Amino acid sequence: MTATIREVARAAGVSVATVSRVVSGSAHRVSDPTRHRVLAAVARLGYHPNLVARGLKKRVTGTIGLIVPDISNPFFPAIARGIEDVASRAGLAVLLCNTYEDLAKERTYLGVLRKRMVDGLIFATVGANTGHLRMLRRQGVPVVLVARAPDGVEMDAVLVDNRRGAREATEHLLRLGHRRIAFIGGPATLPVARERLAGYCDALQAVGIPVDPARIGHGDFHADGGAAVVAALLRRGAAFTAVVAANDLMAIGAMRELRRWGRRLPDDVAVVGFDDITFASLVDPRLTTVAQPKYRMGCLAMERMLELLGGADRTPRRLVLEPRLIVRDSCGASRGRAPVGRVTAGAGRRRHPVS
Amino acid sequence: MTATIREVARAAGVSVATVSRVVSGSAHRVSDPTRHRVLAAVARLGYHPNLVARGLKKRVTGTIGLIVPDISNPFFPAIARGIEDVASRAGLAVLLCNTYEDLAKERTYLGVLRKRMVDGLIFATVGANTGHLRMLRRQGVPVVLVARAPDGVEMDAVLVDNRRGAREATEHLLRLGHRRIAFIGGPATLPVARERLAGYCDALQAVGIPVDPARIGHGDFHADGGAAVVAALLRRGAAFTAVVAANDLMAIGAMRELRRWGRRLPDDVAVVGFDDITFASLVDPRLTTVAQPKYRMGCLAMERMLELLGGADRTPRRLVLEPRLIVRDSCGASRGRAPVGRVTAGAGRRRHPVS
DNA sequence: CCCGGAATGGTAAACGTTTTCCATCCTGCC
DNA sequence: GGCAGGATGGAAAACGTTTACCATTCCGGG
Repeated sequence: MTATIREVARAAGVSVATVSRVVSGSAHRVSDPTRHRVLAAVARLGYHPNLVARGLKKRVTGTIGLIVPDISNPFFPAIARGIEDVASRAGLAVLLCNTYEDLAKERTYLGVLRKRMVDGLIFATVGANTGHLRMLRRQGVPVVLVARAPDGVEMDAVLVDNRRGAREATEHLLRLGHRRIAFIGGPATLPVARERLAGYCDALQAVGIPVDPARIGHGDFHADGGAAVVAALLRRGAAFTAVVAANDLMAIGAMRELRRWGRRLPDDVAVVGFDDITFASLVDPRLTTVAQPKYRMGCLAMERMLELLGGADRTPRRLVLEPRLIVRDSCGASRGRAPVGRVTAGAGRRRHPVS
Repeated sequence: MTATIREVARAAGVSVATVSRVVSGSAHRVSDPTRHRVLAAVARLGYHPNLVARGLKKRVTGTIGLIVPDISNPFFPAIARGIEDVASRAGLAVLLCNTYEDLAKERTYLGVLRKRMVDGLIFATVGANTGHLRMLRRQGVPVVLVARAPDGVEMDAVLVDNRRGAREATEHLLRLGHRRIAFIGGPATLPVARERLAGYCDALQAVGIPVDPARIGHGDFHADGGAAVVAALLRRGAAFTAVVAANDLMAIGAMRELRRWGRRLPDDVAVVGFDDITFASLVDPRLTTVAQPKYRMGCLAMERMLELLGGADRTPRRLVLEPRLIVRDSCGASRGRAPVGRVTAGAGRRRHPVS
């Protein structure tokens, strides 16, 4: 069907070695006349090197595996896009794998990716379980983690300072005078969820407000989960004038549920999210949230992968980016009605508490 | 690093041919005793066949290329997920390619995918340009189009009846008494956009309402584009009490912009979208929209691909699914305030027109 | 005139499979 | 006992590259 290097060699009247040398641009020099003859033959026959043959010989396939929990959660496509953009610029292809947060599926994928001889793996996922990660490292497969990294494991990673992000979100609420702030967390097993919870606690404790377990719920990072947590909180009579959610999806679900219970946003309850997905600015009221530089994180992760593949120093580097609080309307802050400035415990306005 | 078939053969005391026969389960029978010896050796050495070597030999790589305009547009991940799910169940891997709707990039990807010997291509994109598609067909590469298909080209495709969907959306509005209905279309070059526009026109003309070009704008399928179209419409004084948008993203952008202009939703203006992305039910008011079975479309496309790869009849089959109108709150219909039933031109209520 | 070495390009052995032949060994039948 | 023919499994040739070696040519210097 498509021309092989052999046919090009014959057409150009040279050996296959020479053709290989000119098309793969190896260090070996070939004279200008022959180079041009080869190039002419290549053009004439429409030759394209077969990448799988090349991969077999060079033991480098130019593919990397991307493992995400669920590509239809808008947080991950943004990262995937960054990864894909720099990968394709570098001539690499990316294999997409959806695990649905299922460890068994993740392991299965690891197997098929290894069989496919991917050059490296980017995990935009991973729970607390690190067994297979360690194994990969031992096997020498380049791995970079993005957006999520398990607790005490020394691996390359591109992250955001989750704790600080959640702290800033909470501080924003405190600055606006809120004192009873609820927290909608993620799955308690996920490190990323724990860090955000910790940030929330930090902020509260810094101003002397005790953290009240009755105001904390755990969701699943989906909108419905956020709604469910709010419903549970309200049903059991928790009192709060604001809520920080561990991600935007849950924040949006929470907003919907709060509305269903007759709460006005942001007047009765302020809410802030985490991630800054596209829809954060599209819901009403526009969601105040902690932005992660998702696209950039994807780019950085892939760039680090490129370094690793290029034979760079393999000692793990952990890149932690700063999150950025984006103030929109869901806390009422951007309308300039609320007092701005440092607050101390006990000060600040009292809103009519929810329930 | 990892064991090869040769080492397994040695360990089991058989030839590589035999090992190949047992691990790849070819038609050739091998006796139970030897099979077990081989299997034992495989287990002992942790052998996994190298898929790139296999691909080179069999000329089948077990990968398919997925080409989407932009994975961060939530419509496509839903499709991708369907594709990926059935692909992985069939042992195939999918290579993700983002074209940003750029034909040059699309062509580049086609090249690299061919070099990588993908077994088939799924396009969740494609404008009016069909040159490269025809070429692929001539080359015998299995191709299936999903969600978008150019006008007069005979290729496998999984689609939705866009025209009918848009017609039903418009009819819904007509039934609610709207007479001045604006349309936010997609890029005029995209077949899918033209079909939806046609459906809108159909509905209007069926009740004798002339379509008014002054109420039609063209966006880019993004939220900001939808907002821009609304702004343009309002600025030039177009009068309408409802708008149908060619996709949800634009509908959501339109809602935001309408609100900025002081219009209440759905009381002053009703809006209906197209696609039913997750966020359609998360915005406020919840968006009435024409649902596409996105995940299912992805599955069907991949299943068709599997048939094609299995050597099924290659005469193109065009699967067109029925869209489904999902009535939520953005038209005010679900609150039961509007008269329901057949309407005729000129009848129906008059709302205070926009501008 | 000879020789060392740089420049160029060819030969052939991989890379890890699959698969086509073939060889061998049974088994049962005449 | 010879033999047809089915089972079984081995040898080796691909698949399309890359690359380590090696051969040739050419040049300048002694």
